[in-house]
Amino acid sequence: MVVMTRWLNPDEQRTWRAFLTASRALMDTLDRELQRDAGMPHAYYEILVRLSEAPGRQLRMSDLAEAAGSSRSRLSHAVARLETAGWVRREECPTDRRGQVAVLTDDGFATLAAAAPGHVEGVRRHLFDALSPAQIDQLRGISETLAEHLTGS
Amino acid sequence: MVVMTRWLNPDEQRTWRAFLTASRALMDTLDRELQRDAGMPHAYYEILVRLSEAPGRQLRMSDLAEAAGSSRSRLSHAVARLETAGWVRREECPTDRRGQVAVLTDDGFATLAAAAPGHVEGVRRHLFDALSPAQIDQLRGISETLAEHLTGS
DNA sequence: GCCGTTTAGTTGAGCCTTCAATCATCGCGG
DNA sequence: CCGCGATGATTGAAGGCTCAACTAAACGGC
Repeated sequence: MVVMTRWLNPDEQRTWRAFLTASRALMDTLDRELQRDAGMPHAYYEILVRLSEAPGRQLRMSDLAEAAGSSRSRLSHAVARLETAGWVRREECPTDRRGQVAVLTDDGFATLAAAAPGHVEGVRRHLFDALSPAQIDQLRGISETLAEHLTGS
Repeated sequence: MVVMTRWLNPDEQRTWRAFLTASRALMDTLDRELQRDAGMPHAYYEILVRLSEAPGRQLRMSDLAEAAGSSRSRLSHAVARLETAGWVRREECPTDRRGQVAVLTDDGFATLAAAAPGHVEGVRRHLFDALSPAQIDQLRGISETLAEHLTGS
């Protein structure tokens, strides 16, 4: 069966390319800043954030992967690295012998607290400062729609 | 001098997290599809696209890096890989002895042509199909604003 | 024409991510 | 209570990205 490709029209094309350029530039910039100022990539920062917000500053590996939008494998490697940095500690899960719990150490929390202001400032400068209040609203709507669309299917 | 951190308010927080989730999920999905169907990551696909659109299907390395939103180093590595795949060829630049010109081969063009329909379909399914016409307009506005803000500074 | 600076591009080391394979444990149907 | 598919997590190899260092050629002033 032959399926005709639904090509992008010029408007969609323009939208897609602008989105690619913008999101890549934004992420690259924030990643570079975080690496420079806090010595960790954005993905690792997010792991620490999620842990810091969890009750007891700890989460099961799977839940942490889900929360941080990471694959299990990636999280395993990442936590291994964070552990050698002394920012996270692994513990056995009391209710499931297969499970592991990642715990944010005091050192990790302190590192996060030190990195947060600079990073937030970066997000503000590179993202929010450029957009009007209306655009920020729109971006939230679009992002939430998309997030549901993508993680739902 | 002490600078107060301009923390994100709850709305901004929500926007930022949704954006992170959505853009990461979108890119991960498209990257995985492209890797599976065409044997290359999205960054490489984009290099081929830019080359295919250039006059003579060729571009100076620097211009290609700029067009593809890539660092010079990344592009060097990428083109090296694309060259061993037989999709791109390097030539001396006639007007600047320091320069190199990346040329899309027929093989590369054919590979791109084979990959494009599937990829475009993915972009449509994962992005445009989820958004209303109004949202698509908004996304273009936001992305273009952002792209200028980020690449201008 | 010469020297210092800028620009073009490459390279290698180190780190991060992905993929597939693996291992252990859990929980359910019979 | 046993077997087996599903689940939780890790591992290693392969490949991509970043950073800093480096080479070579062009440019600009004098």
